[in-house]
Amino acid sequence: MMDDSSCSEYLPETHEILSSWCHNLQEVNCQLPLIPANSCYFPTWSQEFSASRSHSEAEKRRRDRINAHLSTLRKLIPTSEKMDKAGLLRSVVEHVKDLKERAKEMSTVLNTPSDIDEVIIEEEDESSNNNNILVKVSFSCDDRPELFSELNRGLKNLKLTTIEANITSLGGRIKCIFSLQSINVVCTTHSLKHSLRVLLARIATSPSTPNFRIKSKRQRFFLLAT
Amino acid sequence: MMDDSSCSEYLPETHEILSSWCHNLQEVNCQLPLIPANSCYFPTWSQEFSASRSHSEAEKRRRDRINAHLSTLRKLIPTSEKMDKAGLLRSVVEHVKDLKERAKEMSTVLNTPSDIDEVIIEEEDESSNNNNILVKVSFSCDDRPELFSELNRGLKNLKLTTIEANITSLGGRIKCIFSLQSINVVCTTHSLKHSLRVLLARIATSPSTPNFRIKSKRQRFFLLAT
DNA sequence: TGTCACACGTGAGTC
DNA sequence: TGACTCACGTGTGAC
Repeated sequence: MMDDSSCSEYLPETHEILSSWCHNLQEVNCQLPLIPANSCYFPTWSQEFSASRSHSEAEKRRRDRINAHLSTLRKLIPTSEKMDKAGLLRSVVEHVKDLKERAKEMSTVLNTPSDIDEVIIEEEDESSNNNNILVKVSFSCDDRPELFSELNRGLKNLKLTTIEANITSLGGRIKCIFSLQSINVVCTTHSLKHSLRVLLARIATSPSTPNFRIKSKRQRFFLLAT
Repeated sequence: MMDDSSCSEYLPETHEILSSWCHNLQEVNCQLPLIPANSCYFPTWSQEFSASRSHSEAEKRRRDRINAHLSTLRKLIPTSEKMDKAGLLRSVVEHVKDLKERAKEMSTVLNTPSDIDEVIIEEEDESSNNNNILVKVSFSCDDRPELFSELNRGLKNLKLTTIEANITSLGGRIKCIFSLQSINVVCTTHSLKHSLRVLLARIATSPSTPNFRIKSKRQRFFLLAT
């Protein structure tokens, strides 16, 4: 490498020759620094050189900063070894989207069981077409071990079959969404819904087992009827 | 821009002049393409030119790809407007770390199903004291409607009673933690654990019902055996 | 003014 | 051999 002090002056003559060359080389996409032909400012080689050097050094620092973060990301994203930069960023995008969605879902799940007891019963559309009555039930109440056996017993008494069940239990509260089908042909939709409402209201307000305690406020707790 | 067809041959003379210039310009960090002095291959200008052009175009495409992902990330990360690339990547790293930690915490709290199938069977301490074998099973696999009836049937066959069950289903995955008690007095702990492992491995790897589709990748889906 | 961040074209390396 | 990625030094516009 050239020492700064040994640099010669950047004379107009030198510039003219360079300019001419640059002109020729422009046509083949040469990246020679183009100095304006009418420029009257001629820095010394040492100035040019040190400016150029500091510029390239600054640019290197910038690149290093970016690449450092990229390699950090590479460690965070599994199976991103041996991926190129674009591929890495692509999977980072996917990961962030996925994690965001999951976080959002989690907060939805966390809020799921409502704090007030509720019983919502709605008749499914297709139930009017045949003898089978199909209802969808949303049901929130305090959770407790014996809840499911009570529920099962009650549904069996009403001759209801569980088609689908979505159950969330959190913080001592439980929310159940059931799709139920009646196999009792003599029962009307109205009376069935009434019986169901009574059943669920009884279960929801039934006192909890005295010695039953939820271990943690946030713990999932789910006991199947045995 | 020069038309390819009008390019002149890249003759040795031209190369010599260029080489000499390149030598001079090297000292000021010139990026002129350096052709080896002993090279005996002289491509035409048109070849040089089109190769250079396709190279620079490919490089531009690469940069565009990377930058497209970066701008996608910019949309995903709040308050990353008006940040430079390094800053953006820095906050992406933070975001990913944060979201990962939160997801991990959530799955710990909620007992979320892991992404890989697993069967963990451990014998409870008190089981050695009497004839009843008590085991705790942690079991993760893909969720599907018939899973529970298979599980129930299998456990019944092994003469196991469910003492406690903690079940979480999320995003098409299911995790079950069972406390099981054997009512088969002639069965040894070792053979029971083996049978259990075989049963769960079979259930975990059993193909899903062909027409069963999870509506959403992350949708909560929980079907009780009917 | 100088500093900063970005896009560019290029050399080198890999497959 | 081309097709590809990466690091580099440079030109340039913004503040």
